[in-house]
Formats: sequence, C-alpha cells, structure tokens
Amino acid sequence: MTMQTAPAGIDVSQWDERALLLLGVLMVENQHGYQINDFIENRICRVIAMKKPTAYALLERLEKNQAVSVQVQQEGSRPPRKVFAITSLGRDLFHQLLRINLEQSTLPGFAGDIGLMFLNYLSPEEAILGLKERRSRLEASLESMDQVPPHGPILRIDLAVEHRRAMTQAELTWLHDTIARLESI
Amino acid sequence: MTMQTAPAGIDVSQWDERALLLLGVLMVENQHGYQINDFIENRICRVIAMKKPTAYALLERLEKNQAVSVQVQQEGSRPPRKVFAITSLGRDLFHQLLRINLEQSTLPGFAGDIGLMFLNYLSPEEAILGLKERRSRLEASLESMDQVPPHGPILRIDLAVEHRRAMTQAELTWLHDTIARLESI
DNA sequence: GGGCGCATGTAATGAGTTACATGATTGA
DNA sequence: TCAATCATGTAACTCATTACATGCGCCC
Repeated sequence: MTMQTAPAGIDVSQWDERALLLLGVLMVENQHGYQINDFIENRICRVIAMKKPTAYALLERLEKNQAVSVQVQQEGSRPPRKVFAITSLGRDLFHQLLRINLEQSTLPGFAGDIGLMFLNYLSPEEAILGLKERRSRLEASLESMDQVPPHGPILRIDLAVEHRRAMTQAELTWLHDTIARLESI
Repeated sequence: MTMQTAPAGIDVSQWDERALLLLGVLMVENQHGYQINDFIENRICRVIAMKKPTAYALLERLEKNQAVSVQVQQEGSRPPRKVFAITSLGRDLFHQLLRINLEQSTLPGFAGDIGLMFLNYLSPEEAILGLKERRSRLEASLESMDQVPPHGPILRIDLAVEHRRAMTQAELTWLHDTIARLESI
C-alpha cells in the first residue's frame, strides 16, 4: 500500500551531500564519469574528498533510482564514455538536497580536539612546541589556499573556498591565543 | 630481519585519535569498559563521537598489542568487570600519539560546503532563507555549549570545548557576513 | 618503446554503526 | 512488577578506500 510503481519522487533520506555534489555537477552540464571524477579530485579536492570508485558507484546508484540517465558515447576508437544526464526526478532530488544542506549546521568533529584534552600530560614546553608546529602547518595550508583556480559563473566554488579559509583563519587565531595563554603561565 | 620477538615499541601508524582517547582516559586511572564508554558518550560526546562497540573492540585490540592490560573484577553478584590498565608500552604509545595529534593541523571536511557551491541554483530569497536557518540552528547549538559540566584538574576538556565554541562562533560570523553580502545584491 | 592520460570498472579490505543478546541489580 | 542501570559482548550491515585490471591513444 505504500509502494507505487510510479513514485512521485525519490526518498531524500537515503542521500547525502555526495549525491548533492554529483547531481550538482550534472546540473551544469552532461558529463561522463571520468570528467566528473576529474573535477572532484582536481578542482575541488580542498572542499570534499571523494574517490573515483565511490563516485562511479554512486552514479550507478543514482541511475538505478532514475535520478540520472546514461548514454554511451564512442569517439573513434577511444574508450567508450558513459555520459550522465540529470533527469527531472534528479532535479527534484537535487533541489531538496540543496535546501537541506544549506539549512544544516552540523560542525564536523575535530580530531585535534582529543589531544587538547590531554595537554597536561606533556610538559608545558612540549605542549607549546606541539601547538606551534600545528600553527605553522596551518599557516602553510592557508597560503596554499590563495592559489585558487578561477571558476565559472555558475558554480560558487569561491564561496566554499572562502568558507574554508575563514575557518582556517579562525583556527589560527584560536591557536595563537591559546599558545599565548599557555606561555603566560 | 625487521621482526623481533620483543618489540621495542608499538607501530604508531596504525592508531589514530580514538586510541589516543582510550589510552588517555586510562592514563587518568584504571577503568572498565562501561565506565570508559559512559565517559565518552555522556561527558565528551560533543568533542568526539565513539560508540560502545567501537570502544570495546578498540580496547580489545589495544590489549592484543599489550598497550593495556586487563583484570577481571567481581563485586558481589554484579556483572563482572574487565578493568583496563595502561602498560608502559601503552604509555609510550600514548605520548607519541599525543605529540602527533597536537602537531597535526588537518581541518575536517565541512559537508555544508557542498551546498554553497550550488547556491546559484536557488533563488536569492531561498538561498538567504536557507542560510538564515543554518545560522539560527548554529546559534542554538552555541547556547547549548554554555552548559558545560565541570571537569577535573587533569583533563583539559575545557580546552577542547573552548575550541569548538571558537570554531562555532567563527562559523556564525562568516554566515552573518555572507548573508549580509547576499542581501546587499 | 615507455610512460602518461583517458575511461571504465571489480575485489578485497577495513572500519564503524545499528540492532540484538544476556543477565543481574536497583528504584519507583 | 516494571523500567532503568550496570556490564559485556556478537552479528549483520553499510560504506568508503586501496589496489588491481583492462586497453587504447598520444607524446617524448
């Protein structure tokens, strides 16, 4: 009674931001797997880390759910391409996932917080030295963010990068203050 | 030639911050699994999320590697307890993991960044509305952080919580600025 | 000729979560 | 007596990553 042969939509709950990402890049234009993966691993690797097999598998799952359609293309004797296109069902899913993603506020877990809890088990000198090392590494990664490749007019990669930069800067500020506080004792 | 029957230490590379956490709580005092899990799920659930079976399994693995030792205790007819104690090998591992953890600077991936990239696929009004919802949820979680349970003198849970608060505050500030920027167009 | 880029996948591995299983004690 | 707490675990499931497999075209 809850099952229908022609569902009105796709159940949003079983998809996450990875699906949003794949659907999103297909909103821009039809692309084949290699292209999509290239974009993820090279263009936006600083924003999200998704590996090749994961992308391929998810794409397949999206196809099974009729969120995307596939068309095999052959150019000369090159390897055949599976060109994916977003369907109307997929567009609907995309918009729902996008709204959910925008509204969500869950900050991730910071693995570095564990060490902080046990700071007293190191000598003050060692603790400060460790945090200073963390700080200089963070500074390096902040500088590497400045070389952001240019982006097209549709995707707001700049927003995501800016956000990461802001968070990194905040982390840096906190580290600076904390080191100063530890040194003043 | 690289193998030795009596290893000088434990290979650090196969352990992460979860092991550091378990070893760390055992640095404070000997505890049984239930106690450790209770601490993790109730006291510091805002800092790290580790589930019961994960903790038990890791504890077992640490024991196999002689980082902790186990002693079964029975109090009356209550369920028997497996009381874990950190060994000298474990203490060594703890200090190495602690230094590595302090020095590391890897910021986690922010799932919310994906949505930002596709902001242009929503109307400006919808986009702003979504981000405002994200902001108010974040404000709520910031307020809930103020009720921090008191901590003992050894563990610097306060540092970890402070850090999370600082990052949440930074996220809030960025959101505020970004919303203002979007509204000004 | 050799290596890299294109283009698709599969298989094995590992790690963590959910749900389940057990059984005694304690408090309402 | 019923639920919650104490105390330990196992089994099944999901999910992502690493490494592997294949094969053509292009460039040095």
